[in-house]
Amino acid sequence: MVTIREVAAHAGVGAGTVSRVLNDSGHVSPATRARVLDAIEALHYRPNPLARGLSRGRGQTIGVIVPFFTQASAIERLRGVVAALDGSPYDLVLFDVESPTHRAEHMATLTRQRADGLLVMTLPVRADDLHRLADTGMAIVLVDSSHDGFPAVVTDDVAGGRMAAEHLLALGHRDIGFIGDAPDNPFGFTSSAQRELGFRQAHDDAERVVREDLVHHGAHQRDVGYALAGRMLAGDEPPTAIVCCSDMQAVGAMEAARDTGLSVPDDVSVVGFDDIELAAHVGLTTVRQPLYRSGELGARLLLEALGAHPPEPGVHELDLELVTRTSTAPPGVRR
Amino acid sequence: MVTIREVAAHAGVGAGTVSRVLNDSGHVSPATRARVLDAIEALHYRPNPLARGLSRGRGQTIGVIVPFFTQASAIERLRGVVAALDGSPYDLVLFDVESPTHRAEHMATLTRQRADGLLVMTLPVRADDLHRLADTGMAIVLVDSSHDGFPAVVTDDVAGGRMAAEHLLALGHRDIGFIGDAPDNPFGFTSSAQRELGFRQAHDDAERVVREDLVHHGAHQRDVGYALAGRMLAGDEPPTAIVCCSDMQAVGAMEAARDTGLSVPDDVSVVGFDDIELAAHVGLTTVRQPLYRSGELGARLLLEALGAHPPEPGVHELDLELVTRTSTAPPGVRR
DNA sequence: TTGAAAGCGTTACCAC
DNA sequence: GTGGTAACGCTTTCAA
Repeated sequence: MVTIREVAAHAGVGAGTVSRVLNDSGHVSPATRARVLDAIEALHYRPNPLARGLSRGRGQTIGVIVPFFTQASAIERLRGVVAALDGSPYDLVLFDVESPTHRAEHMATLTRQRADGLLVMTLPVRADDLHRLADTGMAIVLVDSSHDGFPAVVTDDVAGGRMAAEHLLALGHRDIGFIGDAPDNPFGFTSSAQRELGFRQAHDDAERVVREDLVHHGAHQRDVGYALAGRMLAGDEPPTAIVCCSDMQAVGAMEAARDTGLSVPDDVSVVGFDDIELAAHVGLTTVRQPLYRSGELGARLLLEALGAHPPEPGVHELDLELVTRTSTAPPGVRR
Repeated sequence: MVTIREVAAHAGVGAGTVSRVLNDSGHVSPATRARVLDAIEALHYRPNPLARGLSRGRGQTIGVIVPFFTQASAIERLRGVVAALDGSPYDLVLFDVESPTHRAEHMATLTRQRADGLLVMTLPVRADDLHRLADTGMAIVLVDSSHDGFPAVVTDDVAGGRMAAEHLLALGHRDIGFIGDAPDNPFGFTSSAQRELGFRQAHDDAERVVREDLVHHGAHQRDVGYALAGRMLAGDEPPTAIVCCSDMQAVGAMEAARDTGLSVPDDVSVVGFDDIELAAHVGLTTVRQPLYRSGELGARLLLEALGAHPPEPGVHELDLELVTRTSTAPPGVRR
């Protein structure tokens, strides 16, 4: 590999001068600058990012920690991140987290030198981990979670849960099922609990009682939605509508309905959460989360924090929006 | 930040000894080893990967270069990569390529120190770039493209094109449209051309003539499929079936059919390519590509090449498979 | 404007 | 087994 010293020798200058040219640090005469540039070209010189990083104390990388890279919603957020980072001088390193152990490992080995900035997606992270990292000078932005003192991009999940329930209540539904994350899930995700809260508030406001026997919990996967919805629909007093905390669960619920011989939305309405691409294709009414934009904004905030500008510790709230499609309708007259 | 020297001082040993403990290089007495470990724990020491990388000449990172991170098929491949890399000591850095310029930039700045290994997905890369990189000792694996002397994971696109066409010909279709990549697309993708070749071979074998007026080219996007299929279907002698080179194009084609007042598959059959998740949901008959597995295998091969084992330059071919769903049927009797 | 040299934190080699 | 000490390739003072 060709080093800066060889370039310097070739150009008849010192290594420092080459460095100055490389980094546009100024104070280099046009003539020498040209000679150096020629030498770089002639020798096909490429700076060694490791050496540069060691010397400067930063490696020009941004870490993105994503839970469940396998899930469509995670991908959608990441798309926004990739788009925002395009053209920036930072490399994107991906940390996938599929289990709490995973998360702990990453947090343990993460250091300032491993990443100049960190984008934490969705995952609740321990406050001491966050502060330890921040204290070493790492820039941190939270997306879809929040912590005092850290810039964050969030949505109002309570409002989201409300939207879903209000839509169904307004249509005339009274027996509404709910499928969300377990409140004591191993990662400590809270958004689902928030949505459930909103779901309950909407009932209260409408002076309706939540059918507690129709409130179930499980992971954000299709088979989970299928199983839980299937059980509800097979019960004695089945719901006329079901709210799910993810589109994948909702798609599973729709399949369960069909497999039970019920039609959507005639016999049972289904509402999802996220608005992933699939939702439009299956006509799912859902609470749209600005997934792409949250990733994009998070990355932009991180770049800002990494820049000379003062880091903005503000919490940026993005709006949720109910998208009405064909999976919801007034309760059927048949029953 | 706490350095190896401070740990050494704390433990009352030399820096070299700490390093040996860190890397399990042996030749350290259990007693000193314990003292060092204690010091590490007490000081919360974490090795600086930049320094380590500079010293060792490798940064423990794998670069993945992915065209169109925005496309479902790219994501699916990446999922396999992430899964295969999980648990390995390598960090995954993502290079998204959305344009030939992008590609050139990445190839220009890529060096051995930027990534120990490189996984090139789908993208045709210039031979000299490949060799330059390989010459510096970078391990390289190609997924969905190939080059002499490089390990690669491929599929038989000609066979894939054949499958699609044979399926439709066997159903009795005679006027079959084809939508693929432009042969002179800016990236130099060739898989679509291969599929077209297979499509033609199937016609030849069945002693059928390809309806050249129904062969069109465009990008792998839904709107492209929509536009091209719409044009075909509005023509004087519309096709009774259409083969698309991606599922997104196929979904667009299905939409075009519906918007033209045609039903799928009664009036027109549609075949896609890839079998992304969406395909199952819309009942699309498609040629399944082992996307996930190709990424996974590619990553595994790369890890192998990075290990002590001899790098396997073999080409690994993964099988394509026709998945029959409800978007194809014999040509309608109505016409 | 420029060159020389001192780090940056590790690893790895060489004596002891 | 262990400590000392060159590298690794770059940036950044500090003089000149």
